[in-house]
Amino acid sequence: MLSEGRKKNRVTLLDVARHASVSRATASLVIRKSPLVSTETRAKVEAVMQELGYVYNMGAARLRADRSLTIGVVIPNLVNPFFTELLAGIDRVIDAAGMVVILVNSGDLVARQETLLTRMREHGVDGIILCPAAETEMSLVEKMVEWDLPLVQVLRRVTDDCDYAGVDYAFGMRQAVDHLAELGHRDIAFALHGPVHSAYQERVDGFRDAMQARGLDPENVIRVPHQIAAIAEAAGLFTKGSRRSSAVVCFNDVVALGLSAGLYDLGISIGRDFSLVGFDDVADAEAMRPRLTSVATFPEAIGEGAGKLLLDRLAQPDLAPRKLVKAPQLHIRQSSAIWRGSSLGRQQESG
Amino acid sequence: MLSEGRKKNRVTLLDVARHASVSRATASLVIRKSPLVSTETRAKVEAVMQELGYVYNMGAARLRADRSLTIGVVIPNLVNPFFTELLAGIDRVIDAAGMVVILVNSGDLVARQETLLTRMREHGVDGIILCPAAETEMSLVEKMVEWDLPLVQVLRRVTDDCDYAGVDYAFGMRQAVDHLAELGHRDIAFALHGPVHSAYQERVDGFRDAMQARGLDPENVIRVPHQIAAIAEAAGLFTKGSRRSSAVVCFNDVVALGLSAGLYDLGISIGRDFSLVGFDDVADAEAMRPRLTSVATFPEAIGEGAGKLLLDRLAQPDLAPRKLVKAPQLHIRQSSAIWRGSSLGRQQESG
DNA sequence: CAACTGATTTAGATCGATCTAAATCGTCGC
DNA sequence: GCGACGATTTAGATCGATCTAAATCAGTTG
Repeated sequence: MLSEGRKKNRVTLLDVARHASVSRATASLVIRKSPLVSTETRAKVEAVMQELGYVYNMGAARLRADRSLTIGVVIPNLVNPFFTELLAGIDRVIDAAGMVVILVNSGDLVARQETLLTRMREHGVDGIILCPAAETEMSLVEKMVEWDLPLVQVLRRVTDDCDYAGVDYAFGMRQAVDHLAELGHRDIAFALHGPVHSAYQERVDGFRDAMQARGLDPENVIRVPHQIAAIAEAAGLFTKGSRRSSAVVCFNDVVALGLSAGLYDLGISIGRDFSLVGFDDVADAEAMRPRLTSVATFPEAIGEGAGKLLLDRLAQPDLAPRKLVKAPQLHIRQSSAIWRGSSLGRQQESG
Repeated sequence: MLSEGRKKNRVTLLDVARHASVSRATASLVIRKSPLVSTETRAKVEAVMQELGYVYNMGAARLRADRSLTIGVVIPNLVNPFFTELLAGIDRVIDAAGMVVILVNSGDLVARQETLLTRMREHGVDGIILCPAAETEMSLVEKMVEWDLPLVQVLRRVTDDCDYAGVDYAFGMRQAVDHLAELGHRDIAFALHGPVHSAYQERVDGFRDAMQARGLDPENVIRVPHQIAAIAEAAGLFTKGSRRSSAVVCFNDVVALGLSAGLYDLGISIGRDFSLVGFDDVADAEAMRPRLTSVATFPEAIGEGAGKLLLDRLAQPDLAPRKLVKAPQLHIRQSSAIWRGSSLGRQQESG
């Protein structure tokens, strides 16, 4: 059997200690780079470790020391590029701290999320970075705090009693609306989709407040489907009927990409007949043609922030809960343009 | 201290056993759903576990039983949507088996990859799914086999002595070239980029063979930059100069997206003046306008395949190495069209 | 030279489960 | 009523590191 072979010839700290004629305890100190051991012993032990091909056994260490150098990351969706960039940021920070990431995907389902959190706990992760699934109860987070499991909320939050790294969505929305308003647009719609969670609500509220502040209709909010192909088909919602708009602010870049495709199919020229502003500014935004004006939310930086919050908390568990709210930044590109009369309207009326 | 509190009030199997008036061993059997325990004892122990809020300690179990229900996944790049979809597939299968994924990012650097593999080994993963960084030596994989660490190569391979889940790139290239040739194109270029690895080589060879089989020039292979914005700027390579092409097969959809943007900037109409075929068919391909013809490689299915290979090997370590090579499939959309004389050429000449 | 440093080193208990080998129990056949 | 047998249950060793508290050692000091 392989596993037997593996077990038999595994080199343990005891083997190392014996070969180096020191005690297990000393060998352990060497591994942990304790300053207590003398330079010669250290060298001797290290040489033996090299020679025997010793492999550190985290599992044993974890059991005794009650830390695993492991953190859990729970995100609702792997394939959205936004979350991927977030993950890359988290990974960078956690990796640099010598820890590893256990990644799970909740699919935005609370039941599943609960199972996964239990599993992480059983695996003994030192902490968790969680983007709570939509409709997550506050009690869940409170339960985890009760477990003494360090937790950082990212992008979405269900309680203030716990660290949070996210985005100032309201400010982002204001920038988007102000930009379009300054270009002369008055019929501005908000296209959104997806499950309802704090980030959703903050964007909607942000849009409404910004519109209101400009004296524009804050209720021009329209739901579009989830699948990108279906979003494209829904583009007509904004160009036909009584509620015709000349510009749309999108919930995120996925919506923007879908609408962009749909408007293309309708023969409408974005950046001329119609203005489009995305949200998040994922890499695709600059690759689109016409290039997409979008509110950058810097997911990778948010991920790094979340990672740092967690590391800080591991170092000092009694810190008061902190918030890291990043200011987004509007990137103006080709998809938004000066309002030039209702060319779109005329086109429609003549048809 | 929190950690002390945590340690103190942690309920262990021994606590459960005592409360249920059984031995630690019996309680352990209950957890593992052994058929050896009687129905009543099982019910009693489970009730107590519930009541005390017992949490299973994987760490302790792992130490004794020498398995961790954990697997390592090493991929070269998190932000490429292709790898994300792959990861989603792996995650689904591994998760369904009750195991979790430890994810790390090699950045396509061999040195970093080596560090990460060591780290995974220290963490005691039960197996590894590896997409080898470019220029990975065969000896690395052999070393891991020597460690008795079950390994599956995915998408790229450096040895045949080890499981592999990947794509029949040659077949994909043949479909792309045949498609364009049948539309009447003769000046077909291959646009590629990125580090050299088995998947790279197989695509290049596949393109050349397919061109040769059609009696077309197999050497029309052109390198483009890595960044998508830079790819766009390089689009002129295909439309100007002596080596003007009427169609391009792209190394992957990222290149296709970049070239699409660049051709747009040059005022060239894709699907009319010029044909473009992508590779991989990530979700973006169908969202592009004009819709991108692309060779689907089904990354999510490949991920699932890799996961299954690994699970099988964990179950039967002595299985002979297996290969799972998925046939790609051309999805014809708007970006490729019948060759209609050199309208592009004429346009250029008149300029 | 005994007592007292500070710097190293160490024996042995410990973390919380699993595994082995043996004990216990009820029942059945003779 | 005794040994046997299948079904349950269990005591105790074990995995491989870390932690505690104490031992050892080389210099100093009074």
